[in-house]
Amino acid sequence: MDEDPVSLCFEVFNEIGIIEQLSRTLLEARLPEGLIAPHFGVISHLSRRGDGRTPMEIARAFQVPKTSMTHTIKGLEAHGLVEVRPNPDDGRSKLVWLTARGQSFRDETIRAMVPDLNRLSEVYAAEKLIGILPALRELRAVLDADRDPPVSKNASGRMRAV
Amino acid sequence: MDEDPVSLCFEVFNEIGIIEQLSRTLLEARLPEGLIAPHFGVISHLSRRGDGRTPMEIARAFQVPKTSMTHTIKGLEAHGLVEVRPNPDDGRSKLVWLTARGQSFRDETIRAMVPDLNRLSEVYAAEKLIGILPALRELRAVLDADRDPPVSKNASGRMRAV
DNA sequence: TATTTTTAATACGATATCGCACCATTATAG
DNA sequence: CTATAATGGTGCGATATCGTATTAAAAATA
Repeated sequence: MDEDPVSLCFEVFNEIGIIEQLSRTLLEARLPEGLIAPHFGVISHLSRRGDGRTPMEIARAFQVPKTSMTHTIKGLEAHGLVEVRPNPDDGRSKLVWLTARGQSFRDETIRAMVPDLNRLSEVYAAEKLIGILPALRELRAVLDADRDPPVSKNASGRMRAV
Repeated sequence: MDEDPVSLCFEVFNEIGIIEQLSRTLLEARLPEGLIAPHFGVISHLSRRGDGRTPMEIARAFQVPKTSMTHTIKGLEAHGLVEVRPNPDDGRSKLVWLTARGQSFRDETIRAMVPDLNRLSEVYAAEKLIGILPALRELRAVLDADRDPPVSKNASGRMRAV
C-alpha cells in the first residue's frame, strides 16, 4: 500500500462523505414532500432525548449555526410536527415540544425505512456495522474534542453536545 | 446491548453524518474565502482522476444533480481554478480542465491540513483508520449498488460512477 | 443596585442545493 | 433518411445554509 497518513485520512473522510450522502438520499426518499433529513433529525432527536429543549440546545446537538436551526424549526412548526412555546425559566429562549403528529411522523418514517434497511442487511451483515460502530464513535468523539476550545466566546455557535 | 438491526443502522449513519460534518468543517477552515468543500472536492477529483471531464461525469461522480455541478463549476471558473471548453467530440457537452492555479490550490489546501491531520493522528492512530477503511468501502459500494436501477430514464441525474 | 458582558433568538442578505422546464445535439427506431 | 427518444447543459424559482447585525433578557461585575 502506498498510503501515507494524510492520504489515508482523505480517503476515509471521502468514503464517509459518500456514505453520508447515499444514506441521506435513502432517508429522504421516504420523507413526505417538503421535509428533508434535518427535519427528521430534529424530530428524532426530540423523541429519543426528550423534548422541551431550546432551539440553541438543538443547534448545538446538530452542530449547526443557530440561524439554520431557527429555519428548520420553523419548517417543522409549519408542518405541525412541533410546537414552540416560551421558556418559563428564561425569557430569552423558547422550548420546542413534539406534537402527536411529530411523534407519529418519526414512527412512520422509521417504519417506511425498514424494507430499505432489510435489503441492505442482505448484502451487508449487521455484524459488520457492529464491527465499525465503536471505531466510528471514537473518531467522532476525537474530532468533536478537537474543535476550537469551547471558550464560550464564540457565540455565533457551532459546538456539539451529543 | 439492546440493538435491533434498524436502530443499529440509524446509529451508524448518525455517527457517519456527524463525522462528515466535522471533517467538512475541518477542511473548510483551511479553504480561502468563497470556496467550500464541494469546490475542493471537484478540484481534487480532477487532479486525482485526471481532468478534461464533462460536468455530467463529475456530477455523477459526486452524486449530485447536474444543476448543482453547473453552479459549483461556475464558482471554480470564477476563481480561475478550472477552465471550461467545448468538447470537440460532442457538441452537447463541455470539458473541464484544471488550471495551474487549480492544481496549486489543491496542493496548498492539503499542505494546510497536514497539521490538523497530525493532531488527529496523535489521538486516533492511523491503524484504526486502516482498520475501518475496508468496511467503509464495502458499505459505500453496497449503498451505491442499491440505488434505483440505472434505467437511464431518470434524466434529472443522480448516479454515481466513482 | 447600576453597568457591562454574555446569551438566545431572529431578520436579513449572500450563496448553495435542487427540481423543473427548455434548448441543442446526438443516438435510436422505423 | 426521417422521426423520435435520450442526453448534456443551463435558466429559473423555491428552499436551505450560514454569517452578520440587532434586540431582548439574563448573568456577571463593579
